[in-house]
Amino acid sequence: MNTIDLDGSEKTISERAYRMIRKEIVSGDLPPETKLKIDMLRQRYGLGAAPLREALSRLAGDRLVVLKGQRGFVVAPISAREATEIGELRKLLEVEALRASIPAGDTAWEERLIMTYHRLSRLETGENQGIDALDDWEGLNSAFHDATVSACPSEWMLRLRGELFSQHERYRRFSRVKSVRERAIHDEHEALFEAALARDVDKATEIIGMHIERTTRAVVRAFERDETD
Amino acid sequence: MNTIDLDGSEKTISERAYRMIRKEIVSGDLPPETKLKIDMLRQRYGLGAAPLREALSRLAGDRLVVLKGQRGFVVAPISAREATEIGELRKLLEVEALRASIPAGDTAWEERLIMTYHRLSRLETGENQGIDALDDWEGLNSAFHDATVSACPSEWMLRLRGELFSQHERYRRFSRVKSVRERAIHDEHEALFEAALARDVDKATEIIGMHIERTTRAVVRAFERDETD
DNA sequence: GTCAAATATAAAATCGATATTTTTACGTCC
DNA sequence: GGACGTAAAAATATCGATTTTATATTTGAC
Repeated sequence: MNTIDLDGSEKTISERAYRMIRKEIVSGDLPPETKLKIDMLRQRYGLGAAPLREALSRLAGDRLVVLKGQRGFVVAPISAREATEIGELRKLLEVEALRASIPAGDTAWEERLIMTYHRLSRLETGENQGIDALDDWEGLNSAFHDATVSACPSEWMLRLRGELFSQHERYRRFSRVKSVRERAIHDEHEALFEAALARDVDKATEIIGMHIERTTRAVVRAFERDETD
Repeated sequence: MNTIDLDGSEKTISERAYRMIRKEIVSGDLPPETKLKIDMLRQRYGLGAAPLREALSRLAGDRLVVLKGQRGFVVAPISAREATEIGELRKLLEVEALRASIPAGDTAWEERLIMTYHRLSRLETGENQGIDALDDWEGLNSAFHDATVSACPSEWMLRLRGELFSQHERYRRFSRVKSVRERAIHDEHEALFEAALARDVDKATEIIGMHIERTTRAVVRAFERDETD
């Protein structure tokens, strides 16, 4: 996920550019295969070329943009195939991260879990589930899942898991735009929350595995629907 | 691993800088925590600042250098703790990659496996196992392990596995410099080769798992020896 | 003698301009 | 009419210089 020493965060223009562009790619504001012309970005963000190129280089490392030598930067394309690969890998890593996190969770972890679940729950059981709430939902969803694995002691595990989570989020957003919510996501979140809090590792890992598999299938289905249009 | 569209490879100065610096970091020529001052690099490689900063940004994405805002780039530090994390993750991913690769391997995969094993074997059973052969050995070792998993259909799996392999290689090199070879690596390679060729998935994954665990333990031991000095 | 503020130095980050390369548009030839 | 090659335009990659920021050093006061 290309994190940076926290002291230096937001201090440099390059860093700001990285965050802004990253957000727009993950959220879908910059759709797949958009050409990222330097001049266009200069105008859009009011920055020089150097920090932009640095930001794009880092995003290439995150696999959110593709760099083809001498032909500039492009927002990474998406495909059903990649959706499957990313989903499988995320499942593999998140299950492991959760398995390590639950037994290691202390009081702070529990409180964080409760807090983030409550916020997510309020939105999911509330009324305004329209498209306009999508940004909010993604934020709360991400915070909740982050919380579940946050006690995992392996920084590397969390970093790779986070990278895949972002990728998966991009795909989720893409598919959600064109498909109505189909499954009872909230029930899954509730079950995961209960199992984690009860320190039931086997149950929690089973739930998260299914949860991710279902998400992946939903994304792939969205692609298939797309192709038959 | 921050790969790039092959057509564009080596075409741009930034790309060359990336490869050169990467190699020197993984090989240990640029030791952990070396400050990577731009002026110094400019002189060393004869390049301008822009492509160097781009290359370093990409390496930061690979976690081979660390960027602390406003305070420049540093070769990523190493620690026993990280060695363990990287080892565990590599095991997790490589076992899965191998499990997917072996059943999918076609004739070309078999031939590649045989070829790379033969080359590695020749070096490992030969006489000149001195330090001078370390570069050769790492190259052949890497090629052999790559071959075993090369039929895995998931690009993402192979990419992440490759990234962890590089990290692990850096640690291996670090520990090898100060420690004599202690275990019968060749026997493990032979057993892995035989199992893979016989399409015995369970056996092969068990062997590679142990292989990686042992390597990790050897690296961690090297750190402990270091601390008691 | 020590600490703190001010200054000097070195390095990083960024900008503006230039050189290369790719893409596009056009005209010519078959 | 289409294909090929060439010229113009656009965009990328790179350089050299400037600005900003961090670090080291000096100076002065207590």
